[in-house]
Amino acid sequence: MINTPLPTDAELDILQVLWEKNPETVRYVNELLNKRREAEGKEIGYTTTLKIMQLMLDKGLLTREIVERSHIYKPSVSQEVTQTQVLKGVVDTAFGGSASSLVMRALGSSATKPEDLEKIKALIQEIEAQQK
Amino acid sequence: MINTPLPTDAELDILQVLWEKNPETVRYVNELLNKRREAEGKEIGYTTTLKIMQLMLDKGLLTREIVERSHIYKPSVSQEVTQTQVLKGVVDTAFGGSASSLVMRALGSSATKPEDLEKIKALIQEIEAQQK
DNA sequence: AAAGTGCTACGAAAAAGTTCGTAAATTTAG
DNA sequence: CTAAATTTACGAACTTTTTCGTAGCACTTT
Repeated sequence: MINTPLPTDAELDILQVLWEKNPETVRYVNELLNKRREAEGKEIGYTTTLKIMQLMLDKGLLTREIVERSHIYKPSVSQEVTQTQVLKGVVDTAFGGSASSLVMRALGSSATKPEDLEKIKALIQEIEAQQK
Repeated sequence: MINTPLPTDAELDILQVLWEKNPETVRYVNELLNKRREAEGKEIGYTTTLKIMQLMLDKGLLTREIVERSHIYKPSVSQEVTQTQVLKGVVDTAFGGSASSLVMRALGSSATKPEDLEKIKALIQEIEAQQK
């Protein structure tokens, strides 16, 4: 288990695609990325996405295999672990180390849908049950 | 009300000190910053902190006044607004836009104290009351 | 007044992240 | 089989962020 670094922003964009879609080619990732940001601005070149994915390979964030002469990449870090690491960073840099104040800010400033509130409540109940 | 940019990491470190301590000098901020990271590594030079605070002044993140020949800085952005902006960024780059999945991840992966859970539950109740 | 202290201003380098052009290799199409 | 298209590798430029050295100013000490 190699210690992978925290992904940068561009890397997270790519990871999000791969977590959702499973193993994919650079071309596919690049197209999806561009589709998603279509609205707000300029395109990301194919070679840019390629380069970042190659760097991620070097860092151990992705693995790849060759299928039919083209490279198929997949994440080697899980969404759970990565999101947890990212959150830890944010809690430190912007919330003085307090995860609960992050939670409260997130709840307070976004219109959370009723069904999501239910899920969150359920999770809290679970945690409380465990703490007893 | 000028549109201030999102603070960088080093800028957030400084803002956290100023939100907590109110108007302070560069020297004080620098010393506190170094005390806080004492454990893990190397010191930040005084001129580094000074430079970043000057840049923050340019960007409109801080204001200052001169008292007894030295400069006293204070934040011109609120903790609430800034934390909300930072969260929005993280929700986008790491949580596919879903604030509730961020909340659940944060709750699930940190040992939240019982009293914090109570506060969070109370907040949820408030939100639910408003939604009705 | 010279030396020392404690500031601020400024410029520039270092570090980190992002972007892309170009070339080489490999396929596919005509 | 040659030309066009697709893909990967690589290097370099650019951008953003962080870091600090050096110089200068105001006041204090000797």
